[in-house]
Amino acid sequence: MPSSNSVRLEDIARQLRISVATVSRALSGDARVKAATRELVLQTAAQMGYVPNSVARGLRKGRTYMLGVLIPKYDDAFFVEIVKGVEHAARSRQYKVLIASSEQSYQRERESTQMFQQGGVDGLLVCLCKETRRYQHFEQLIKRNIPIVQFDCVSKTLASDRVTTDDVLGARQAVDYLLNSGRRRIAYLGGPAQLEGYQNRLRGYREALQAAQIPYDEQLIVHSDHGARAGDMEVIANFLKKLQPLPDGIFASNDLLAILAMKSLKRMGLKIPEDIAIVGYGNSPFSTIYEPALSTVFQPAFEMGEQATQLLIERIESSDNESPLPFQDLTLPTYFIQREST
Amino acid sequence: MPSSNSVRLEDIARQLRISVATVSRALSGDARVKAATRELVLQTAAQMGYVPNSVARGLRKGRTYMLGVLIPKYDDAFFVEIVKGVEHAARSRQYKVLIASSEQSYQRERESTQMFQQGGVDGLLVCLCKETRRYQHFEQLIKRNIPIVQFDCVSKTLASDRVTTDDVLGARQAVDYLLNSGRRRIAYLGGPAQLEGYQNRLRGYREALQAAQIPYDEQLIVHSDHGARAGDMEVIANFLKKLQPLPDGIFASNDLLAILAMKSLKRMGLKIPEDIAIVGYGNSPFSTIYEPALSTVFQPAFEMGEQATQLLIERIESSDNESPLPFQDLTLPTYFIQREST
DNA sequence: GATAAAAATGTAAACGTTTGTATTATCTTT
DNA sequence: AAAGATAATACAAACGTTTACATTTTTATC
Repeated sequence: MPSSNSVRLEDIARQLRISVATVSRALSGDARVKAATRELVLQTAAQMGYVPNSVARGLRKGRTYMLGVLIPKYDDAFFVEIVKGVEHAARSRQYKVLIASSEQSYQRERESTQMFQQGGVDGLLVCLCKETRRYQHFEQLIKRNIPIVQFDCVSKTLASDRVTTDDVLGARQAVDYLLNSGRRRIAYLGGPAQLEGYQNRLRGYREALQAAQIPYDEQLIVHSDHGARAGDMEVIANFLKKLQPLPDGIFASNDLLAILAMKSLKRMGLKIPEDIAIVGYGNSPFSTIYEPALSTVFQPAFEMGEQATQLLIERIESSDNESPLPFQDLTLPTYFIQREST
Repeated sequence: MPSSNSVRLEDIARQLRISVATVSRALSGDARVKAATRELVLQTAAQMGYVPNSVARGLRKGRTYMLGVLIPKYDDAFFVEIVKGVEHAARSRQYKVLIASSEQSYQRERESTQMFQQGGVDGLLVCLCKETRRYQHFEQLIKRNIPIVQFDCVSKTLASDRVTTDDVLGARQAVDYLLNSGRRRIAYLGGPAQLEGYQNRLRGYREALQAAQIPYDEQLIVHSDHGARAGDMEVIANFLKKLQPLPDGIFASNDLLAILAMKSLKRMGLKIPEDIAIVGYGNSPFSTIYEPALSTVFQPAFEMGEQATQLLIERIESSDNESPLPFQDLTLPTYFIQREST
């Protein structure tokens, strides 16, 4: 039994002895209603504590003013920052945001997408989880006219806008800095290699070396799959112990790896940055906590969330138009942050 | 113009030459529809790719199966963990979650509450922001039969369930540990003193001392308002420098303060834990990153989110009942985590 | 002051479900 | 095979808006 204990248009209408339609129009600022009536309606509505029922409106208009955002995980300041950006942009355009995390599971990604669809979102912001190889669950939304904007971890095969950060550039900035400060033997600590972002970071690393005419050396490369932290620590420690001669610089593809490397180096009795300089990636909160504070590459996560949301809203609101906008592919620049580790 | 490009009950009904009502009942597992028909409907629905329109259902049933969650900020692993718990519990009961952050602003708290209300949530989970002193925006929801569950930072004057962690206990666990390891002169680093949680931590500190028959010494107490990190650092450093004789233990009311203290102590050339043992509060991700790893008090944030959500859903689903459930006031236990700093 | 034009308001249908009640089909029982 | 009981289905209203279209009121023009 629907509990209609709140004020409806009808209540206002009855109170003022006018029709529901006029009340509705007054409230939505329709020019066809007399200024005096509008005032009266606005006043009465406020006084009676009217709050529009957006479920009803949603049904009628085919719009819910809700956006879904699907991230791979919550325990990562990067994604949290993105969500902040999303909420910020959504709020300023009067959209609400539904949230879910796939926890890096394809299965849950599908479930959540389904949930968003039946929850009636007007559009979806999504960062693919690393297991994802098939995209029908997203294509289904698109077919139903629910636009998608991908961010960070994206697929080129989906008909959607995309917003990413320039990981090649970011890595170049990091490695260039090391090179400019005189380092020549620079190791690379890689994260999950199947992720495109990490591939790009490696690419940036190679490009930087190439530009400085330093040959690429396989021995200086290691990948850690970033499962348990203890596992990563072991991989890194082993890698560093075996490396002869030691590098004079390290570029880690994320801040956590950088910190694990610093921990290893400290235990080996090495000084940072004197003996070995180190740069991380992502500007995670960890980077300022650890000692020495980690130099790193800033990724504009908040801005990414904002821009993606803006694109999405534009696409939603232009969907009545016959001529569809072409898909955009935004790449946001990164920048280097110098701290104590270099 | 509502875009009805998706399959509706009517489409299935027409296809099978039966009525919409029967389709609806078949789908919802009503016993009154013949097994054969139900099968047929289920099959056709799946095949046509039917996805129920929950906006329409929401309008009819007066239920949206959406929960709102309002936190004071995103940049805090504690709240993120709570959101994870909320999503987990919500998902298992088929609820969706709308999210917003007040960013510690009373104004934004009100706006978000309003947004949730007009977004049609069935209930609201809320952690009060530290500015909040008046509660009419919440009372308004309650009056409209939208139940609220408060967590962490709560007001006793609101008619709602509450879930908190036992901060007095947590502080006692921390200080007891220091006392049991032979420390006698224990300093207290306080956070924002207006927050009840912090008052309770101080209380726990005092109770622990009292139980050990150690007099409470005002000189060992400092509060930092936790604005900018640099500001906190200065307050703490000054406090420690002036303190004569130095304490042999420190209990910090949150992990960040603990780490700032450790940084200060290291600069003063002191050894942790040999010279001074230190315990933080909250088990933030920082606590395992810093060296030495910080002993701390674990707060069951995920569980808090889960429990609060469960309470909320129960209240929502029992709201048809004439006899209202009494409000619950859950307090979850904390526990001490021993690491390198003690 | 009659008429046309413009402005303001009203009527009713629609959005896609769910559900109380009415109707029809099927089965029992005699 | 007629009656009643029961099972299965259909009809139609309702949820609170928005909006196309119809109607009434006001204003302007002669």
